Formats: sequence, C-alpha cells, structure tokens
Amino acid sequence: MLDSVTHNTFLPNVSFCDPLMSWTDLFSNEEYYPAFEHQTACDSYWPSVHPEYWTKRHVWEWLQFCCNQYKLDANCISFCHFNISGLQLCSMTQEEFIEAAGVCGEYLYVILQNMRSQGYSFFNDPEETKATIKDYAVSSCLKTSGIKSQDCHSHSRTSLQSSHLWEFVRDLLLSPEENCGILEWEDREQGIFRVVKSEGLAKMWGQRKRNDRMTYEKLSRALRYYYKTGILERVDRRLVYKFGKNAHGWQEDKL
DNA sequence: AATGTTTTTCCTGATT
DNA sequence: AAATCAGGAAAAACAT
Repeated sequence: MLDSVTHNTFLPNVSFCDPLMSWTDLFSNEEYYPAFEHQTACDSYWPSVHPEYWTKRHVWEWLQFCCNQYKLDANCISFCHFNISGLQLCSMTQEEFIEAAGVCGEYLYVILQNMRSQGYSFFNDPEETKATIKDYAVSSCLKTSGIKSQDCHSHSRTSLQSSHLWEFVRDLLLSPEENCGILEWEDREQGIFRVVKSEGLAKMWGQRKRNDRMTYEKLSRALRYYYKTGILERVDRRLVYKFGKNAHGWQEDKL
C-alpha cells in the first residue's frame, strides 16, 4: 500500500503550496467546511509552514493527510490529544504520541520528525519517503494490515475524514463544527438520522470527491446501495436513514 | 494487468 | 408540481 505513496500523489515539480495538488483532495474547502479556530482565507496551507508554527488547523490537516496518505486508521487517533498548536505538537515525545494514538502514534511521530528535519523533501522524494516509512510500517496500525480499530481502543473516535460515503455521513453527524445543520439525529440510540439540507449534503460530498456535479439525487442512490450491504437500513420516511448492523463508529457509548 | 467493490451517472416509474 | 424514493443498468473510479 505504500506504493500508492509513490504514485501520482507526488507529482514532480509541483509546488507544495499549490492548492490543486492531488492530495489536497483530502482536505476540506473553506467555502463549505466552516472554518474553526477563526481561520480565514489568508491562512496558509500546512505544508508551506514550518511545523513549529502550525496552527491547530494545520495540525488537523496534517493528521488528515497522514491518515489518508499512509492509510493510518483514524479510529486509533484521539482527536482531543491533537487539538494543539504546532509548537505543542513538536514538543510531544514519542511516548506521548503513542499515548495519543496508539501504534499510529509511532508512525505519526516518525513522519513529523522527518518533516522537521528534512523539510518537505521528505514528501517530495517518493523513494526516500517510502524507505523511511517502511521500517515503521512493520509495527503498523495500517488499515490494510488487518488490525482493527478495536485493537487501538481506549481512544475516543475522531471525525477525521474517511473515504467512504457512509463514513463521511457518519463523521459529519458526529462533528457539529462541520455539520452546520445539514444532518440531524432523529434517534441517537438507534442510529436514525435525517438529512436536513439535502442539497448542502450533496455539495459537501461533491467537494470531498472533487465533483461539482454531485447532487442529492445521485448521492441518495449511493446510499440506497448501502441497504444491500447492511451499512444502512431502510426507514420509510423521506430523507431519513438508519445505520445498519454493518456500520460502526456511530454509537455514543461504544467508541 | 486483472478483478472486485464502491460510487457516479442516467433512467423509468412510483410516492409524498 | 417538485422532491424524493426505488432500483436496474452501465460506466467510472478506487482498491487490492
């Protein structure tokens, strides 16, 4: 899976600040994801800033990047431990990283230390990146290694972005900052929720996928496919859905 | 490169 | 009337 790191995601000769770089797909767009921490449009993009000077938002974006790029299981990461500035992040010891993110913490620690010492060349040179990361992949918390998130228990779930639609919906439901009234719980216990702003949801999903032609019509088709796989269950009310037995991570108690 | 899975797109028809 | 729901079919995108 590390191979993916070397592919098109690291385009040569592309500036790190270029907002059109492919892996920036991972991140939200200020327009629809309401800024937290009072960020404004003039805030820089994390790779263009030294880790020591990262804002909380930068830290957050960096985490998202790591999760997506290196396939770290976001469920291993305790978000509250990372609600800190770059300076605080840099002062964290390896132990603290492990404390905050289990095995993934080891990984994050290495990535950060490399970034600090080697700057962004760490990311610009696919081979080197691969080699550096490889040694640490062994103990990994990589999704593909088959380690389930339960193995990294004891940490509260995060709302870090995942690639699947249902996870996106779930995480939106669980993060009031980003939700802004688009989704609402109808019955928290039973996992029943309602799409309040259908077109807003489509827009957000479209942004995530870099697809401005997304509509609720099409998104809902994808949701209906989840009935078959037990991710969602049918609720015969308009714009109302229910998490099925194969959906995880939405329950309040069971984190 | 081959295959399986998820998502997107489009569509026809029913329901609210 | 306009949105939404239902799925079939096929293509595209993604993952392995």
